[in-house]
Amino acid sequence: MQQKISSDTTRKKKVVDLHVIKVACNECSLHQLCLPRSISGTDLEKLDDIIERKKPLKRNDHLFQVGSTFQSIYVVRSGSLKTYSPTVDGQEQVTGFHLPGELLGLDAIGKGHHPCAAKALEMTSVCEVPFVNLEKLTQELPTLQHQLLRLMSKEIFDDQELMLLLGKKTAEARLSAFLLSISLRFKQRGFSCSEFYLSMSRNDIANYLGLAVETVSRMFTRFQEDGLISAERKHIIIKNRDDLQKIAGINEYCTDQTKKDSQAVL
Amino acid sequence: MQQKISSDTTRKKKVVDLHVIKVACNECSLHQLCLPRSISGTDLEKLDDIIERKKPLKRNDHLFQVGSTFQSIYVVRSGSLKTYSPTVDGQEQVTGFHLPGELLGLDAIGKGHHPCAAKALEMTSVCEVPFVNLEKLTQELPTLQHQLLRLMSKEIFDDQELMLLLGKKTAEARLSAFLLSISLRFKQRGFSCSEFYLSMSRNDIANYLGLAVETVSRMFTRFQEDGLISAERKHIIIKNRDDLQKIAGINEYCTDQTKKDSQAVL
DNA sequence: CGCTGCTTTGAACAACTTCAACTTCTGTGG
DNA sequence: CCACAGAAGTTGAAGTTGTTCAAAGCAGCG
Repeated sequence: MQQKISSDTTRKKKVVDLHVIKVACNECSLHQLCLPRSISGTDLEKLDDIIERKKPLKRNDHLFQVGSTFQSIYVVRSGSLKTYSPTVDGQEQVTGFHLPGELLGLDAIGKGHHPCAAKALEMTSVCEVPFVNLEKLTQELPTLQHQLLRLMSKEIFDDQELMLLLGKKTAEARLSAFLLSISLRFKQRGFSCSEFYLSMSRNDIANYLGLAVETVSRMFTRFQEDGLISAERKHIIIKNRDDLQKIAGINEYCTDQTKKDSQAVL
Repeated sequence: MQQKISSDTTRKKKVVDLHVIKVACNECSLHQLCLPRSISGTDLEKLDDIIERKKPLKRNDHLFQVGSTFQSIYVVRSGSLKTYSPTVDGQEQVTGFHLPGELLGLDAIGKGHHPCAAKALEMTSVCEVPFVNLEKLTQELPTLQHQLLRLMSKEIFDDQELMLLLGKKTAEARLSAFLLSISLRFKQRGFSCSEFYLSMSRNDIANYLGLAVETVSRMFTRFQEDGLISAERKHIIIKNRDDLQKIAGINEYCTDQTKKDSQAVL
């Protein structure tokens, strides 16, 4: 994930940045995951026209802050971000991680302002899609509207999956499901699904999964002891996907007995 | 919530049912919460035309099953439903409760089939909105499209709120937030926000909040002891909203000390 | 080199779950 | 209309899981 950009921003900065910024939708590798899906020709150019390529964000830069007025939705082009909300006692709660091709800001359409903040986890570039223009364009292009609805629906679906996770599962099931989810998303983006770098800290993961950092750390160690993964800081290798899936699938209250039962079922 | 319909289905059944079914969008009390918002005149008639009023569901009737093909989204007209997904070990996980004016099925648009089932918690009537027709109509009516996007965005936002709850909060904070959420939703629908009937069982609540039934029951008793609410089975009276809000707001790891801190802050 | 922030590990503690018994409610059939 | 069975809700005691607190290990960086 953090390959390309980090290496070339050092020398011949401007040129490379421009190159990165200028990729048109129809040349973008995220084509099929993103809004342009099923759109082509002049229609795609119209979409391309309303999209603004923003200057890359550095690690810890904010894409938008909590409460800022909603004007655009964003698509991650490369790199990654986390979204988080402040909580009453001044802590933050991580609500999501966003990989290339994923949309940000959909939760702000209804209210008109962003209920969460978005911060880059590494060098990250995004496309900005001004919402009024997008709305106008969807009136012209039914397929674009359809794809927008699809993507919003997917977001709802994914959130519900996570709710399931947070509501019922044990710490090991949560971490396991998290790793598998990241793995799948890398795969869909053409990266390796069995070996990757996590751009977020253990703290962010713990926060996201509703666990204490210590618990997450202990789970990482246990997964390694059990030969499920290899984890060298942020560098993760999935070594036994099947067992990880079993652990992630097992929900609520898994005692040793139920653990075996569930494995039989799967 | 369960007033009107339950009383009159006993006698002169047909007539009353028809009456309930025939209310047009522009006469519906949910007008402002529902898709018709900001739409009027002939435009509203067009929307009205594509909406089918379904025959009321009895308690425990399914509106749709898991995996059934997605064809329509639904709006609750009266009564209430729960949505739930099956989990690997054959249990069910409640993913939401739906009150009048709320949409169901938005999570199915992306996949083409329903990832969860919807079951009526009491006598319930819904409007069915065939999705292809709705999509077509949104092309004609920008305000309708806008409202659809708003409602989907709201769903995403609400789900994230719940994730926050499930991720970080203690049992008392979860139940407290749940009660306040229901209370608010009743208020928005013109019912009392301080006194209402819960249509769902303790079991459903526990399941939804990711807690054991026993824990929920204990919390109900404690809230009553503390004079926060009165709970006579399903009949709830909110007696001290302020303190409930404080409890709901307090997140993660509330020891006696942090409890006091948070109260000071609020 | 020594600072700082992130990660890991250990031990005590708290919260919630589990199990089991009991009460209350609901509705169905005699 | 009552009796009874089953469902739903409540309560207590014991057991787990995950949190908290404390401290040490490790990488990155001026």
